[in-house]
Amino acid sequence: MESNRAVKPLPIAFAALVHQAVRSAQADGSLPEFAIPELKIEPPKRPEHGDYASAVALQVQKLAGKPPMQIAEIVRAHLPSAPFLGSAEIAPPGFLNFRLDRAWLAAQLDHIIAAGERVFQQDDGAGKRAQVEYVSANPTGPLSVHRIRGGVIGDTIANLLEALGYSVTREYYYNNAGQQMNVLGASVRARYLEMLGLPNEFPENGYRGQYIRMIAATLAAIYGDSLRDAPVERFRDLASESIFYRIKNSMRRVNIVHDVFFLENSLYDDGSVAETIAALRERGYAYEQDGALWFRSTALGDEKDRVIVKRNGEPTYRLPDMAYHRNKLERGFDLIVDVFGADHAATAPQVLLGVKALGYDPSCVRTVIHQMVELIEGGEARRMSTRRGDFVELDELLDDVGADAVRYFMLAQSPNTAMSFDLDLARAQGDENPVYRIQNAHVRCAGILRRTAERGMSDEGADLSLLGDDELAFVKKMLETPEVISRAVTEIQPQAIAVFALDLAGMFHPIYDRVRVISEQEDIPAPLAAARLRFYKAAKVVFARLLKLMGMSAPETMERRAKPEPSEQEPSAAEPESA
RNA sequence: GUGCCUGUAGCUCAGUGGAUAGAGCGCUUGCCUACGGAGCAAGAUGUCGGGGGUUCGAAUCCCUCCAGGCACGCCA
Repeated sequence: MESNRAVKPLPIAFAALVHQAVRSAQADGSLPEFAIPELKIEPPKRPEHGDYASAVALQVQKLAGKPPMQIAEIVRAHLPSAPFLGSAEIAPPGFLNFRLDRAWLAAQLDHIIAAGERVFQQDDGAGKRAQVEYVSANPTGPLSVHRIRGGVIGDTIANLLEALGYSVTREYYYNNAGQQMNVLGASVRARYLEMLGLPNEFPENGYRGQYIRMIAATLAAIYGDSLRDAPVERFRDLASESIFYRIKNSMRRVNIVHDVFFLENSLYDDGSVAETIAALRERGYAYEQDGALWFRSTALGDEKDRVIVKRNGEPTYRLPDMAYHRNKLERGFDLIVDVFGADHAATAPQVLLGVKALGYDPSCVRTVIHQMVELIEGGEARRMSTRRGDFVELDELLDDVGADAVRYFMLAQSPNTAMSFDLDLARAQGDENPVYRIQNAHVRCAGILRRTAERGMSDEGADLSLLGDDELAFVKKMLETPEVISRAVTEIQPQAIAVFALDLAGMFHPIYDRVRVISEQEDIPAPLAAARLRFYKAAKVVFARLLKLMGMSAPETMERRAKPEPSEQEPSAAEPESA
């Protein structure tokens, strides 16, 4: 079926045409022989420069030894025909500007509608398996806003990979071993004993957040004082279970659902950690010094060697991390994406050196480092430390601005950009949110479909040649989706999809305002109404797809979020009790 | 001090070596008893941090300086 074919980005199709034209010009001697460079074809900024443009003549002017304008003319004369190619013009200083064929463009609406929720599905990744690891927060406290940025980035990359045809495993590395978990257990035990009025000692580096007291209170409610002599490990397990449950809930609220929770424990249980040590030793990458075991990472270019087993016999985080990455590579993924925050940026290369030392090729691993999320509240930056218990929880933010807004804002900025998330602004955002601009485009399409259905109108027999320039320009823009998706993945710049969706919505709203399907004041002939209806049907499909890729909802109707009425009413009972 | 990231409109930020640098918000002015107005139209706003270089062409690549963030643990 034509409509089910995988969509190739148009720049690739145009590049093939230009490549072919240059080759045939070389074959008949119009151009000298030279290696054709990589051809970059993209939509120009200005509409008068066509729909797609190539600077090939400028690129090869030295190789060809002719003036660019002349080269452009030669290339144009040798262009093969293609169904999508309308016209090609040359423009100084040597650009080749293409226009898409109008009939072809209009016909794409049918392909879009036929493809439905799989619209713009590509096949680059067909038959390939990808693994994306993200969030991977220790279950020592509620999910922070910073962590969820990585979560949104990772989850969106996973969505985009699926759109490229990959089979994707979404994974969370669950760090349930190690010293931090014991500190958590000790912190909860201390609060529990305190609550029972028993003597206790709060650990020096303990977790001081309010949630620790809440867990302790829950334990006291369930178990009474029967845990008074229970070991730290018992508290550790109960606490991490409770926290992890909560983390999962928070993630679900922003549509993050993992396929695999990989337990750090299991690497000890199945001997992977021990094997990793043995393999490193055997290969000469491990040595003992000062009572600790060191990884000779300098042999692979690191600036200094790293401890992998501490003097007290406990492994550092690096060792299980290496074992985990070895495990990932063993599973035979074609692509592995690790999403880390900037605070963990330095360790990623070390882990990759580790797997290299173990004899694996980590070239299929892509590491995404996202910069910090700085929270600003009351004009002041808030530090986020789980240990001090001074952070803003994801749940709190979700209650304020909603899941869709959190997804969008976390996505809309490049991972490389340190994000200032002004909490007051986010809370006040409400109606002015760009999120609504995008969702409203979908809602408006849905509204048209609803209204026309009520009137028994249909798009049957639509004559798509009746569509105007604005609608066709919008179709052209929609057709950029595949290239946006593939670029967002290959360059690991998932914000491209968010920016694109906002652009598309910006193009949509004026059209909606002018190009009507139903009107009481204007007589719209049935064939024209049918063509327009089909246009909006297709637009709805594309907006739904984009929203889904971003992990956002695609509402059929807009419901105004309940706006808090700050004045008039008393602060109310929501005020927390001082403990 | 070293490494990584960043510096673009009043604010938050996009920007793929190409043509006259963009969006949202905010601001100004005007529309709107029409498919849910959370809308539409028009407008103002820029030493792309500074300086050198490469190139036919640089916000984009290289060097350097300035400013900010993160990391430099036998924490994770």
